[in-house]
Amino acid sequence: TFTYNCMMEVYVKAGKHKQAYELFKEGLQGAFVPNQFSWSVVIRGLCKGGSLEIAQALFKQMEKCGLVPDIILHTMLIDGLSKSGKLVEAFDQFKRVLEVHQPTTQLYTTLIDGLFRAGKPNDAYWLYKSMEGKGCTPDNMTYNILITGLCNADKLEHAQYLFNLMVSKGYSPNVFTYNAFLAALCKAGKLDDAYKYLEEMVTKDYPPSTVTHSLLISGFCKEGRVIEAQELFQKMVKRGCIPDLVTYSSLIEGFCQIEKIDEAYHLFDTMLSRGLVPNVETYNSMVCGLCKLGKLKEAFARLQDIIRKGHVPDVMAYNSIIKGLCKAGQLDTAYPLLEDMIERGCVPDVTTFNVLIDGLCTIKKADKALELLELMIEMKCLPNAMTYDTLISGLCKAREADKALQLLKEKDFIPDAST
RNA sequence: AACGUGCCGAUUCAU
Repeated sequence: TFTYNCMMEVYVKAGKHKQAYELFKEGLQGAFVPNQFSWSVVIRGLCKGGSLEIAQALFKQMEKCGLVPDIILHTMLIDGLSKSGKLVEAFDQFKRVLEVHQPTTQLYTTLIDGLFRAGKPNDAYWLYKSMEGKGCTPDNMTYNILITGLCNADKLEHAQYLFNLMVSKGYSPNVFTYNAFLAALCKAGKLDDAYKYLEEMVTKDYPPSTVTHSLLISGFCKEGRVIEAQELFQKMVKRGCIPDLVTYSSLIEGFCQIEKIDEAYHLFDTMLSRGLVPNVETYNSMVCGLCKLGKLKEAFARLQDIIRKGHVPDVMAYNSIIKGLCKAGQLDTAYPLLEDMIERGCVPDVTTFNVLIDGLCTIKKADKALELLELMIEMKCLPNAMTYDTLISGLCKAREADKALQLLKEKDFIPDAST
């Protein structure tokens, strides 16, 4: 048994959960008698590896053998279940633990995180509210998960409340929590608040990271406050945070937005001279910025740069250019790009089609747009509400309301207010 | 004997 256990543990530590499981099965054919540890190791491996059906089966088998899985193993199974989207089963398991064990803070925290992942922030909050009644005090991790989750769900007020609460209880948010919170503030347009927190981090000696600075720089740029973004950029360098690709991309986007292409290019060069190797996203910022300014030729050149460097431009770069061309009414240039991207192995997405459909509608070729709808369905790209709204509006403008109505009837999509 | 919970920032879409 000990030999088997050791070997399985080695496999699990190396992330080879399948092998551990095979060994386990193989052993059972022979004289191997698994003990508590053996079961735990295999099940842990299977949970981490996402093989939850097997993990669940083994869990039951273990209980049948008269062994009692401890709270940790339960928690691992629950974590695995909720992470693979089996929230109902996770909760079933939760009910079962409660019959056998005293719940722990970690157990609650795991489930809270699972609820956030499943897009149920309200339930997560409710679970947090109920945990203390069961003798489980939320800890640092619980608060960090809650705040991050609430921020991602755009529940800024709740996040703010918990942020203050955790601080008042003597816990300290870590950089990640701060960052998630600041990102949410920026998204809500509360840039100045976010900036205050940044300063607070400095004075409280929770050093802000490159990410912290980048998110604010991006926030400033989006609001057109590029000067402030630049100032912050200089400050971060002084503080010893090294600007990375994202930081540069954000600023580049900012300069494009205020139509300072030269500055944008200059920044791009600086970035290169600092030894940073631009990735597809970096080019995208440039491409996108140029497109928004209507500098389609230049954007095209950057697209060629990407290709020349041996990268495949991603959907976003293509979408930007296609959109730019569509807005300029150059559908005959835009359309072939669809084929071009497919040839290069870049899969068009809903946006690509939406943009093209809109372009075709505005030059009064609603019939062509309808063909494109069929093509996208053929290519297994699922149309969304925006696709149909665009088409319906296009058809109506072309005095083909009957076709629009037909579309409403035939396709199964749920019309919303704008439809 | 091992073992469990979180991780943030940039680029595209109609009315």
